[in-house]
Parts: sequence; structure tokens; C-alpha cells
Amino acid sequence: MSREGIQKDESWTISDLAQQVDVSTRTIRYYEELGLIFPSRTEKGSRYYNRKDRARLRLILRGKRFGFSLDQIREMIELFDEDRTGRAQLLRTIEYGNQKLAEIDEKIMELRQLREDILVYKQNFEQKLLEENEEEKR
Amino acid sequence: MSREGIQKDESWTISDLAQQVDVSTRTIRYYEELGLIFPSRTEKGSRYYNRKDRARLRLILRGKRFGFSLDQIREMIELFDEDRTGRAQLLRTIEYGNQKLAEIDEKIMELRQLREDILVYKQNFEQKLLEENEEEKR
DNA sequence: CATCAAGTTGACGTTTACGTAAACGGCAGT
DNA sequence: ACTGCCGTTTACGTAAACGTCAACTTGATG
Repeated sequence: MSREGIQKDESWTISDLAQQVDVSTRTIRYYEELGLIFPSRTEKGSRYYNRKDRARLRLILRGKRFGFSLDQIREMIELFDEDRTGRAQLLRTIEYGNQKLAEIDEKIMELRQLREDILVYKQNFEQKLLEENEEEKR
Repeated sequence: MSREGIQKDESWTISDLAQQVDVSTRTIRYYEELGLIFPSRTEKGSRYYNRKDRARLRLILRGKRFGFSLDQIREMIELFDEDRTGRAQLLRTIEYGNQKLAEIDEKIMELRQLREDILVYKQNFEQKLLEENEEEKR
């Protein structure tokens, strides 16, 4: 009864998490070194990660896959993560968000262009294939 | 009369081209070193590039912007560029093209997801902004 | 209780993608 | 003929993003 909608407060060790998102533990520690992710620690000093940490890690990896440098990603995370208070700060952050959205839209456009290019190459070969079949008929 | 639809056979020096696509000459030479682009040479030995070369260079840069390594790009170029003759080879190339198209479609999807993530972050801050305005009213 | 897997922090190595500098040739303008 | 400027090759340097190894702790298990 008391559990409806409540997230099981899962947490994982570094190697658990590494396996889940398919990177090495070294990579995860490296990201921490760069200030991209801040796991909790046991009293002993072992890192452990929750779902928020995992979401963030996935965001990092997603960003990476599109040519964003880890430094740019950190910049992003810092801006969206800090407790930004005050109208001016909030406005700045929102503006930054808009800018990032625009960048992404542009990337999507470029990706479509890349798709077109490849499609043209492919169709070229399909054409050749047709011509070869024509020769067979002769 | 003899010029209708005929492309002016432009050609450029390496620094011209570099400026056009906004990379360094070093980068262009490096790509050649890796076998990604093969410019013509004057008798003197100077490289010069035509529109086809430029298109290829743009393709390379576009690929790069999406996290493809230069090695993967070379792989792509080689497959699409070789005079692949014979039915089997053509079919293989076409199949490769289909695979690449699928990869790109997946990237587009992921990019949309990234966009969503960022949008959520932004909306979060917009919400905060609204709350602050509410406080002012009190 | 020994050992063994899994955690920690350095520290150094490696790959990728160029930057940069040296040393040289060719050509245009003065 | 001298001065720049652009081209060439060769070679070494470097930043980013990890891989790898050493040396050490800790918790679990036969």
C-alpha cells in the first residue's frame, strides 16, 4: 500500500553500472574526474550509483555519440545542474537551453543530408546492377 | 551554345579548398594520408581539387561531426568508391548502404531523444522562473 | 583463515586527429 | 636578385579519452 508509484531505491556498484550502460569502470571514473558525475560513497569509500546517476551517464554517452566533447557536455551539465536562482540566472540558463536545442536541430538536418548522400551512392550502385542485368538479356 | 548545362571545370588549390570548407590545409593533407581523398597534381607536384573532391571532403567532415571515426569513414568511402563489378559485389555494396542508412536512422532517433532530454531540463528552469514570478506578486 | 574477487587511487601508456616547425622549391612583384 | 608568399615533405608535439598495470583494502566464501 505504501509502495504505489514509489521508486525502488535501487543503487549499483560501479561495475554493475558499467555493465548496464556498456562502458568500462575506468570510463566512469574518468567522467567523475572531469566533474561529469558525482556518485555517492559508502563510509568505506566505495562508489555507488542510483537511477539519476545512471540517467546522467546515459546523457553523457548520448552526447558523446554526436561529437560533443566531454568538455562541452560538462558545460551543459553544469548549467543545467547548478541551483541557479534569481531571474537573470534562470533566463541565462533557459537561453542556453534554447541554443543547445537549435544546435541539435541543426545536427538533425545535417544527418538528413548525410542520409541523402549515402542514398545517392547506393542508388548509383543499384543502377549499375540494373545495367548488368540488361547485359545478360542480350 | 556549347556551354549549356556544362559545369565550369573549376579547380582549387589546397588553401582555397581549406578556406571553403573551413578546415586547415594540414587536415586535408592528413585525410589524404589516410586514403580518404585523392587530389590531382600539377606537373610541379601541387595538389589541386575539383568539385567532386570537395563533395567528398564535405562528406568526410559531415561524418566526423557525428562521431564516425576517420577509419570508419574510410571504410565507407572505399566501399562506395571502388569499381565494384559483378553482381555479388554490387549486392554487397548495396547491402552495406542499407546498413549505413539504418545506422543513420537510428542516430536520428537518438538525437531526437537527446533533444527531448534537453527540453525537459529547460522546461524545468522555465517552471522555476514562473514560480519566482509568483513570489514577486505576493 | 586463507584467498580471491572487486573496490580504491595513482601513474604511465596508447590511439586518434590533428598542430607546428623545419627545410626546401616555385613564382610574382619590385 | 631579393623579398614574400604559397606549395611540398618529414618529423616531432599535443590534447582528449580512455586502457592498463601496480599497490593496496575490504568483504565474501570455501
